[in-house]
Amino acid sequence: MNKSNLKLIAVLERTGGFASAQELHQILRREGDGIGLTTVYRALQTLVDDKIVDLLRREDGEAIYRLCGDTHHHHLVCKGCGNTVEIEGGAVEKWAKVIAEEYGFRDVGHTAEIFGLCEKC
Amino acid sequence: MNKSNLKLIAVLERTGGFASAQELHQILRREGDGIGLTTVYRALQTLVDDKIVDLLRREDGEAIYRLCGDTHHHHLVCKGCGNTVEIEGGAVEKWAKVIAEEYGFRDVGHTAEIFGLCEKC
DNA sequence: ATGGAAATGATAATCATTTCCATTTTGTGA
DNA sequence: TCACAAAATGGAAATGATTATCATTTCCAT
Ligand SMILES: [Zn+2]
Ligand SMILES: [Zn+2]
Ligand SMILES: [Zn+2]
Ligand SMILES: [Zn+2]
Repeated sequence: MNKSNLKLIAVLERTGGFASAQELHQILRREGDGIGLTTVYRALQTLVDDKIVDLLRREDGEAIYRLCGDTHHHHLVCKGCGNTVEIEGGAVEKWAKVIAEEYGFRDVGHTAEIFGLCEKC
Repeated sequence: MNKSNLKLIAVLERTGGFASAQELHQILRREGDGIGLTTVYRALQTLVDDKIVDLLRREDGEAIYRLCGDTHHHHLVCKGCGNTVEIEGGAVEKWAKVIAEEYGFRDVGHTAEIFGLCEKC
């Protein structure tokens, strides 16, 4: 485990939730760390390979990362104001598992988001 | 519904399954159609907006498109070969509804995808 | 036919990510 | 400590998908 990898783990811990490589790089730079963008990408790649970090995708395809072991959850997003609530997957978790087994899939993950208009909007 | 949109629907019908914008453009070009890449992207965008086409992401973040049936459904996608199965939402539908009500959201929709490795991969 | 709106496509711009490569840091045995 | 190879680093350029511009063409109603 080299220095850069530890830095990335630390910043992911500090920020919590998801962040893109570019965002993580900016955060580190803002904090005075002169780490290069290349190194950020490289560190994230190895952390993903080592299953220390999860890789997901934003709506636009950009890769976002989070520490594994963060509690798994989903989102309820307001289309109007962007306000977001973290919610439990509840029935979704079992649903995903059952379906995957039914079709013989392994190494399975899932995404589930709810979006609508909140009370204020 | 303009000419290009219909062309894209036709080629998606012909090929079946998912394809990227670049691939669809190449296919049309190979078939002698001089359609521009810009138009392919534009047509796919409107078809997605009109819920005629589904948009998903490859493992590397590239957008892939497929005709969707009119019935609401979800997807089980193989990260290895891209093979996709349309599945019923089952418990997800109620989950989304209950959560949305609980938080006072209206005009609500949801997404839910499962991804993993199929038996062959 | 004619004028305006919509559609089209070539080109350039954008933006995340990867590749390349020269330089620096680190670890280790003499 | 010293030498030296391996690993790590980061800037710059390359790549590749997607989007923005904009001049031109096609449609369509009058
Ligand atoms: Zn709102
Ligand atoms: Zn879940
Ligand atoms: Zn497969
Ligand atoms: Zn559903």
